[in-house]
Amino acid sequence: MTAERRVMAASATVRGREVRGRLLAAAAELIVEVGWSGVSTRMLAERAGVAPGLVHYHFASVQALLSRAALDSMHGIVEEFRAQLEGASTPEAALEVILSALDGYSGRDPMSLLFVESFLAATRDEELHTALAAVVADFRALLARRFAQLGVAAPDQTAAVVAAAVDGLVLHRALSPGTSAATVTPVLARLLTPARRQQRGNRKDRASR
Amino acid sequence: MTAERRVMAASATVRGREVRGRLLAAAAELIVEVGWSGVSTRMLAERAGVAPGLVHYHFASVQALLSRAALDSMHGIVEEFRAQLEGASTPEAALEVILSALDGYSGRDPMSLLFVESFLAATRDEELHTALAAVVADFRALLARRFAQLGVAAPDQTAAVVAAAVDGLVLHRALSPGTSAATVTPVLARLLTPARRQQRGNRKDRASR
DNA sequence: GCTAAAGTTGGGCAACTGCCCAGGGCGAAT
DNA sequence: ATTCGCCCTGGGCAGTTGCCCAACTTTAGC
Repeated sequence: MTAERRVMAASATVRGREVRGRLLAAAAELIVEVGWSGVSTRMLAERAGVAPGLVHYHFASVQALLSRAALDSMHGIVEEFRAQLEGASTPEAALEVILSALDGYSGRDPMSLLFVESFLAATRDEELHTALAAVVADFRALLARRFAQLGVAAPDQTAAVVAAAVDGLVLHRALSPGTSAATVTPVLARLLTPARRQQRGNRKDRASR
Repeated sequence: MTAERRVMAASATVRGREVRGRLLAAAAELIVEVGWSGVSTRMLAERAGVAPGLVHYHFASVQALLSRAALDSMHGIVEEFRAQLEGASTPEAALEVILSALDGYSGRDPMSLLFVESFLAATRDEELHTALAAVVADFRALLARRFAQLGVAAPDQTAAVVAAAVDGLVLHRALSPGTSAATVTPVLARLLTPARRQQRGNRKDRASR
């Protein structure tokens, strides 16, 4: 069995899996450093410390490797965020989780750049596009569900608002040079809090960070 | 005088200016079609209908041509927007201008893609980065000034809010596949209207700076 | 031990890249 | 009519790209 192409072979050997992992890690780093389309076969091999030929042994193409690396990274941070958000038991705590997460993604933060690079690459790659859309949809559903549980707002409304806000703030933080978290924080707080005011006259203001 | 490099020579001849213009137009198109770093010398020449050598005769480098094209395009739409916004005499009319402008930038709209491509390219090009930042700052100042005139909110507060919102909504529209204007419009409206309620309702909010 | 599969190597290929440049044409001033 | 810049041409250069592949080593099953 020639296995036609080792497109997504899950690596039967320990060493094989290790090399695969090193290539994926190298890909994530390089996307941030030189941009999605600036990553080359030789670069990846050198960064991962393996022979150039291995790139196309473990992955069908450079594009496939980059897509895989981007999706893995995003899936990772969504999972991490999910854990944090589930630990928050009040609307204030949940808002705090979001805000501190945004603090983590500062200025030209690697993760922000990886996000934007990937989304832009997805513009010309239908397969990556749908895969990415799934991750994002998952993230938004997670947010909407949690906010509904906490009684902040109706699920669909919250989802739409939060989706636009988070997308926007990630871009804003990633691309605007001198923008501090302080600029962006009150905007998000404003988006999320009004719904509570409707429930009852709540004067409680968020403490400044 | 060898003129060292014809870096930004303003083309003395009619034909010269025409070729320059065609190259700039081709650049703007190609950035959207194949991505910033996917544009090549030959592509540009073919699209503009001129000999390949002309690209480096009129511009110092391909990068310089792309930067110039992107900045010109952005400057153009900012000017157009400025004219529309100055025609709006009430806060509602101004909001309407913004919302209808966003309607124009739908889904995978060329202009949205050009924006994001350029911002991302600016991440690795300091010169482009500062030039772009200037255009964006100009745009934000324009918005803030106009809203202050219309009595919507204090200038600095409006600037921060609108900046984040517009950045965000452009990305949101550009990258989210099925997003309609209807999803995004109420969010922006919500960001812009509360300030008016503040003036009349006089609910003292803590300034966030 | 032996065999077959999985993994690895580094060179090779055609296609492309940005930029250069010797040379030619053309309009305007002299 | 000659000269002088500007404009234009198309090929050439050295370098890089993605992907392939024949030969090699390592690993797993028996």
